[in-house]
Parts: sequence; structure tokens; C-alpha cells
Amino acid sequence: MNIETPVWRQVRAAIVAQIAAGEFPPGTPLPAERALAERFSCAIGTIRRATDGLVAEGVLSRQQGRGTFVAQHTPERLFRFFHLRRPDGAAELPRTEFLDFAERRADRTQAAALGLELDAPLLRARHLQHLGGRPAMLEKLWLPATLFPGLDGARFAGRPGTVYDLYQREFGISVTRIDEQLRAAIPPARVASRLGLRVGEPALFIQRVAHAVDGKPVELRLAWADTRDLAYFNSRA
Amino acid sequence: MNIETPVWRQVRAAIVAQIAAGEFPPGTPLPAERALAERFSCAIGTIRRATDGLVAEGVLSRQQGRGTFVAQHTPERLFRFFHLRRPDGAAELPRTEFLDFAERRADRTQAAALGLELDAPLLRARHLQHLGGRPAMLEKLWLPATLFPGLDGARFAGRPGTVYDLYQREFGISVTRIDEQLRAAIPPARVASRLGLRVGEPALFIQRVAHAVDGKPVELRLAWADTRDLAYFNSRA
DNA sequence: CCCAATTTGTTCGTATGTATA
DNA sequence: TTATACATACGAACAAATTGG
Repeated sequence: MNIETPVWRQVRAAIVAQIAAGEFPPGTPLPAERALAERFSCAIGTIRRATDGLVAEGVLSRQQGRGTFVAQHTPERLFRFFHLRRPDGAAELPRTEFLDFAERRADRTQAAALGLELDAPLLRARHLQHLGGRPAMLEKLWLPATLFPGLDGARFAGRPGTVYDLYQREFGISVTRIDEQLRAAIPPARVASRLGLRVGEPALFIQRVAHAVDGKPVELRLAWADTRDLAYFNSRA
Repeated sequence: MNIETPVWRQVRAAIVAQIAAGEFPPGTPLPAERALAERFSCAIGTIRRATDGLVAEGVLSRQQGRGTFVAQHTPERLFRFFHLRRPDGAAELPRTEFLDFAERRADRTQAAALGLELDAPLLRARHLQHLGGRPAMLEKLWLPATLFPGLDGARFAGRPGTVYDLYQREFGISVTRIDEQLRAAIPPARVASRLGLRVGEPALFIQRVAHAVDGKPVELRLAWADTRDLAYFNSRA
């Protein structure tokens, strides 16, 4: 921080911190702009300036006449982070088939990706995403166990919505940013058979780290996607 | 447009139109905020509201004490659209090896992607991108000939900077958005040999449509990337 | 159904600080 | 030093959408 951090940045940081701390669970309204202006002893315009960026990032959602809400992982919001679609670009929700759940310890790579110590306790889950009734993507997830106390296979598999939904509702962790690396490669035989690929057929390998509101990494995900009839969509402005 | 479009949207649209029309070439400053406020008969805050989004998109760049400038395709800006990097994420500028240039006519797919009629005149270029001294990506580009009058192989190959630089400086076309589809596939033998891949080794296939400030498609690009030692980076907030 | 209260959306105008030429 | 331009901040007013009586 500088000697003179702008007020709107201070306010923004304070709001983010409160959301990250779970004081405003997803779906709940923030105090009204006037109330926030009073609490932070600043003008309404400064409050708007502070929240503008969060709205753009999808952390908050403003509705005229209703209020400003902490965003939830609605299906619509999911597509910010789900990039696999049919070539015509039609957005379709994947069906998730749970495979297994286990406790592990972080190896060198996992620890580095998640900002943890070597051998830190991890939770690992595997599942298979289906699109159009066919297997499309095989995913392996690692979570820092300390961030998800009490999470087990039953709760993981029995969740009603998406994975990020679960993180948010049950553990107050809102995924707001993901960093991905993509490669083309030949998947191992076991992966290929899950995806219905012949031996030697390539697939898209995706390595993802998901970050919470405060920027801390909360999930490492490795995935193999069958891109014979699907494509990974990316759009940048 | 609604019956009542907000002033800031009108101002934004007007500025975009003027940039797209080449009235403010890249690198030149926009009129000062006060001047714009007078020209559009509105408050200075409304001007800022109008330009805020354009700054966020990278169309404009504001510098305190200097002015607001129409963005140029600096190397830095290039990385918004160049996603291939070494796994450690180090950003390195590619070296471009020109291959060939030709005049073509749009087939069904190309016409659809570029919003043109069938058989519309196109310009096609091919080049090879090198990273770390090794071939990394083989690209094929198609441009609507009408948008690039007088462009030939010599001018294309002899340009000083990047391709998007050329579009901008010579033809007033600023690429501000790209839509991409990625797939893993086995490249044709000719492509594989260019990239130093053995037969049957997979590569990342990238299909890109680039759009100008006004949203119109201006380039179709098909590329094969060698992702054995490189990865396609994507980050979303 | 209408009304009133609440909340965000838009716009205005002003003042002061800070970076640049 | 001076003038210019953007950055920040304030406060006010009215419009538009929503909600509850």
C-alpha cells in the first residue's frame, strides 16, 4: 500500500475481506449504498466506484430497486468457467458423474500450484462430465483439506448443484478467477477408454488453478477433454 | 436502442464510431475530457463513464497529466491475444517467419466465419511463429480483401511489427476482440514436419476470428501449435 | 390497483490532488 | 513556474425498478 491509498480501494478491499470472511453469504444483499457510505464515511459515488469492479468481475450483482447482492454460482455464471461446447457454440450444462473421493498428501507440484507445504493434506475427487449424453471430460480435483473441513465423498457426491456451488454454499469459498494451461496430448489408456477414445487418439489436457475472492488458490484441477465433437471456447476483449 | 438510451452509452458509441472511422488514429490523443463534455453537452463525469469501459477493454489508454489515447498494438498489448507460453508462464515475444501470401475466394466456412458472401475475395497468408528459437505455431490467415486494399505479399512480409499492428497502422483496423475454439488433433504430415512433430503426434488446433472496434469480423485464423514444451494460457476473472 | 418507501441508475456540477509538458 | 489533463472525492437531484402495504 502507498502512503495514500484511494478511499475507493480501501472500501473495495474491506468489502472483499468481509465477503471472503463469510459475513455476507452468497445471495445476500450488501447494505444499501447510503448505509455503506455512512459506515465508511465517504460519498455514495465512492461506494459505487469501489463496487463497480466487483460487479464487472461477477463477485457482486446489482439490481435496480432491489439492492446489491453477493453473486451465486448460477448456471449462467458457471459458463464463465466452463468452456467446453459444441462447435456451434450452443451452451449446454454438463451432467456430472461422480467417480471417487479420497484423502491425499500434496506432492511437489500440487503444493506449488496451491501455495501449500509439501505433504499438506489434500482432498482428491474424480468425476466425468457428460455433454449431449456422451462422456466429454474426465476431471481430477485437489483441494486443500484445511479449507474444506468435514468434506467427504458422500457430501461431495450428494451435492445438489455444481462443485463451485458446493464450495460457496458449504464452505464460504467463492471462486472468482481461474488460471488455465492447455495442451494437446495422448491420454493414458485408462483415460482414453473413459472418454471412448481409441488408443493413440489425442485429447485436450487442461490444468486449472481456481482462486477465491481474496486471490488465494483453492483448487487444482487436471482434466482430459474429448475434442472430436466439442471445442474449448475462449473469447477475449 | 431504447426510447431512452443513457447519455453515456450514446457518447461511448459516438467515440467508438469515430475511432472505427479512423478519425482518431491509434496513438493519438482524444480531445480532453472537458472538451468532450462540451462537444457532447454533458458533464465530465458522463464522459468518464463512457470511456471507462473502453479503457477496461484496452481500446483507450488514459495517462494522468497527458491525456486519453487510442491504444496501439504494443508488444504488451499483443499478449492479450497471444496465449502460447512456456509452462513457467514467462511471456516471450514470438519471432514470425513469413511463408507465403495469395489471393483466394471464400468457401462456405470462411464466408460464414467472416460474415461475407460465398466467393468473396480473400487474402491468405501463412507464417510460422517461433518461440525460444524453435517453431511453435503454424498459422494460416484469411482477410476480407475489401478491408485491406492494396495489401500484397511484399507489404505483409515487410511490415515492421506484428500483424495486428499492420492492420491498425496501414488500414485503420483495430482488433479489439477475438473468439477462439481449441481442439486437440493430429496435424497433417506437412504441418507436423514444419513443427518438428513425429507422425501421429498431437498438436493444439486453434480457430480464431478477430473483430474490430465496431464488432465486425476482420480476420479468420487457423493455427497448429506444438504444445510439447509450450502451453496455451487462459485466465478468467 | 395504487401508493409510498426503498434502492440502484443516471446525470449534473464542483473542488482538490497529482502527473505531465 | 505555469498550464493542462486526468484521478479522486463530494454532494445533490431526479429517474426507474422493486417491494410491501
